[in-house]
Amino acid sequence: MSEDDLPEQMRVRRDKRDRILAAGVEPYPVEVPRTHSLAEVRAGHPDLPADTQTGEQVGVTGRVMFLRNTGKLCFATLREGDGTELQAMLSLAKVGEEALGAWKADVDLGDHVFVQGEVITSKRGELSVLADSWQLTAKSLRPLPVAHKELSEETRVRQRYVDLILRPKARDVVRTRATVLRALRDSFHRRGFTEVETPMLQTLHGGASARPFVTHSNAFDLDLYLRIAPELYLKRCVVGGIEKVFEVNRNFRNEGSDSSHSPEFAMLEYYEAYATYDTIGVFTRELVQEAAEAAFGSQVVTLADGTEYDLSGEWTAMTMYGSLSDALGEEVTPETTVEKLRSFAQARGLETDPKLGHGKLVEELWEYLVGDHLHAPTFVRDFPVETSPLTRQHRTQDGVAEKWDLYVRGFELATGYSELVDPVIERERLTEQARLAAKGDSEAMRLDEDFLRALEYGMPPTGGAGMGVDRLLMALTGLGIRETILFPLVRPE
RNA sequence: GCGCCAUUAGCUCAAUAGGCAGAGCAGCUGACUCUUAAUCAGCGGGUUCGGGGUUCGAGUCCCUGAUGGCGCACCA
Repeated sequence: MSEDDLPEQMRVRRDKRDRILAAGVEPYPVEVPRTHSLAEVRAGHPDLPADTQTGEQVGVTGRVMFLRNTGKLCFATLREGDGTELQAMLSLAKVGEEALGAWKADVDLGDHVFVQGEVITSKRGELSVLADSWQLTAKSLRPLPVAHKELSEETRVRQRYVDLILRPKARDVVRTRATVLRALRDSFHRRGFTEVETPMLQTLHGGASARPFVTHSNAFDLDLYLRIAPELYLKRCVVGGIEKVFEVNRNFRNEGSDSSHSPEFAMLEYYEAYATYDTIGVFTRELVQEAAEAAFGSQVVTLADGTEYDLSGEWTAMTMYGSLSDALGEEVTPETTVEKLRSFAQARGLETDPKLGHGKLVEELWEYLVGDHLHAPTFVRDFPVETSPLTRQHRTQDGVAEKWDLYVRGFELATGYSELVDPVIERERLTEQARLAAKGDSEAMRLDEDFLRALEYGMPPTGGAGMGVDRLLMALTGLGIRETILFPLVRPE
């Protein structure tokens, strides 16, 4: 876009910049004599009566969010990073005709300014800095969108910086996310866990079933995958004696994205030797509760729609077969035939793929009849072994795996296992997976021989779990996944 | 990937049945020494998402492409 084609308001602002420069004034000074943050000024002067002069001189900075220019007395609302606002006042009497004229001519909404003067309250009682002098700290060349209307979803995501400028709540989400991540790490460290970073570029993708992103290493002349899960490396750590280990980092899955799926998403996985899916479940509950506590000071959180969500106390637990049987009013067990399951589905109006086997049918029925209606935090335990190939067989029940899923407000927040550590069984299961993958998918999973070699050295009994960090944020705030991710992937404009 | 809906000024949105493209905020000019989304008067600002078609005439109807939202599929 050439200069001439710019929208009027951008041309005007560029002209102002030129004019300021021509007058020998720097529109982007390297430094200003700032003495206080806006928050410090506010904290230093709570509850002043109207029309007070404190005698205190300060130099403050902020972005101009509102302007109210009258003839000889101008008002501006400044905002700083944490959302604190403070009023600046410029009077003809204090700054003189030239400085006041320059203020009115040069300052637009969105500009960063520095104001030096006395802390006062206005006649209406608004805490203000009454300027002796002012200075531009950064000229904004683009008009700020209207502050009183919601920015469109698309602009908020594409130009997150504008969203952050306009909506203090958007900044709160960023800070809440940071607080939650810190709380998670604190929770692990208190319990003696070690944080590791395992490869995101992998020669084989494994640890989950998902389509990977493919990339290429020039140096090795080798196709590589962006990891879909850190699982297999974290288990290698446990084999090696890092017996309490966790990792928080990005996973990448080349699949559809919607309000709860993003192509890159933050994943937390943790493994503990001598833990089981029972104990790792308790720990998972504590992780979530401690994060809620850290971020909001309570285990009862207030969601974006204003409703409260209670994460405190023990959480409901149910078995998949038990709860499905209850919902159907018919006994369903790992022995229930595919035909029988199919007839249940049909009777309830659920269409199912005729290719589905027992395990998948049970899970689909369960999701349809039970999962979709879960609101309170709920552990669903003991999955069909057939659909949980990398999980240990239940210690007393045939056909069932020691696996749980944690559902929060109807979406899956975390999943936990008593890990399968028998290298012979693991090899059989992985071989079968690779065979299925090769048959069905263009992205056939190959056998991770190195992982199996590691297991063959002996992995202690281990409990493990994974939690979507973005989803944890969703659970705690009620926001969609694209709100919890600062810069979600969008198509180029 | 499939279906439905949307895209108009810097931003948020209108525009009757196909008949001169508008409003609020923002911007510009002027007035105003206590404003709080300040107020008042005046002015400017448009490739109506791109391309093609129908028509005397298209923001509006048809075809096509792009982007976004929602639903479905896949998945956590």
